[in-house]
Amino acid sequence: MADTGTSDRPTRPALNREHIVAAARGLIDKVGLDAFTMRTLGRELGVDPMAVYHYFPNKAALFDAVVELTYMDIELKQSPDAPWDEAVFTFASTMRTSMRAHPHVLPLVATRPVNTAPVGLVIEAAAARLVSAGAAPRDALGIVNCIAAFVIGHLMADVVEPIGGPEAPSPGPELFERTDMPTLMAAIAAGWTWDADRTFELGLSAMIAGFGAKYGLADAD
Amino acid sequence: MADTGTSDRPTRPALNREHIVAAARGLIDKVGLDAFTMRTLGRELGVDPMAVYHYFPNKAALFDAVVELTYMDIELKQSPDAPWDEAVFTFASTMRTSMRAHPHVLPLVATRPVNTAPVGLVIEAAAARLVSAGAAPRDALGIVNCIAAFVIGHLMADVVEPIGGPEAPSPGPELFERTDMPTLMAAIAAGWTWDADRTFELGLSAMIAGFGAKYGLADAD
DNA sequence: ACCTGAACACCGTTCAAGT
DNA sequence: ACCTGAACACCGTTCAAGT
Repeated sequence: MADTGTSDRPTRPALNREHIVAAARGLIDKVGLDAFTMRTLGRELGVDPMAVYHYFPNKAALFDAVVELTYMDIELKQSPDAPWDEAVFTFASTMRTSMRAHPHVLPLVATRPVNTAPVGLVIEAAAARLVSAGAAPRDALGIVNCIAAFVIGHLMADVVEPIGGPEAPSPGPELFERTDMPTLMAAIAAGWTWDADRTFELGLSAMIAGFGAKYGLADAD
Repeated sequence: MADTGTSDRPTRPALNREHIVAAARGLIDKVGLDAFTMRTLGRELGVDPMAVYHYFPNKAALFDAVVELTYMDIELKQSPDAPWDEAVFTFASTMRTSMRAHPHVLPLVATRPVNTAPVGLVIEAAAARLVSAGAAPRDALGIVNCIAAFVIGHLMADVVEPIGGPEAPSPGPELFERTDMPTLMAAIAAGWTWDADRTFELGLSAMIAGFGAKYGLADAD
């Protein structure tokens, strides 16, 4: 029993930043952003709510850490033999998948610019691939920024839970049965229905193709 | 002095939805989303905070109205002789300008999908122009959706005030002086600096060009 | 150092009441 | 109908205190 200092199983694992951030995101996933509270987080951790303030100065800083964690989820492995446009397409899809796994976190991602290494590495990975296809670094950064904006903007329209509780009455087709919206009416009459995945892929490939043409991007053979 | 019923100048104008929504957005513009409160709104209106609940069931419904108001700001006039791609470009720029005038409202716009006539009319205007360039209604709606997603996503990265207060430490170039971010380093070394307007126009025109090529869009002569 | 608990200055919203 | 005001069940955060 020569236990040296670090006791083996405390009934609750000792608190630390990593553990708190993971619990915070899990709780946000479970109850939503509005019901997430320093107090409910404390309860979840089995600890006094104030204990968290020893690791984060305030709720905003904790939010930043949650956003950062979500950026770290993005898989940056590249298949190095894929052509540049396919590689960039995959990058954006991967980013979307990671973010989509935490819908309630999305408003934070869209809203809290984090200027930390994990985000930098995500941008770097995509930009580097564009440079290797012939883009100037500054152009590559602009392109990546636009693609990320599209990913996030599209996700917001797709999955986000409104800030400050719901309250949106259902879309209701009656709204669109108006003579001043002929295009909407025509599309609905033709059986049109919203397909987020498909729309995302269309917009993404349009943007990539447009950039490719504009900057004359191509892989060396 | 035969004043019939409607007295001419009440010391405070009678409350009504329009007036409340305008005051709410003005207050959000002035103090930000976090400091905006049913109580501060009451003070701004010179009225008991609870008076607003006679016109809106809750804060969320009021937020929806603010978002709707901001969509109504978008100028939908078209110059009918402009080519389709220029018209769509102008549409997106106009949308961006209207939204950018109310930075603190943006998280609400991005986050609260409103399915009301004003938003429908905005979508309709852009979609109709695409149909007249040869797009099928369903494709036109997909395109407009993607463009709107880009507009909002780009604005979020551009001007938004983080939800739940600031706390982001400054970007700091020291972050980017790392060997694992060569592209970022190279761009900074080459004097690269973030230009939101320019990046927006690049992304937008890339996307429009890509869609034009994909769907073979062109105006009839 | 790490965590607790009381306290402060707020919230959104309900409800009964006033006019 | 329109507006008031007290009250309820919460917040985030400060601060002094415990170990």
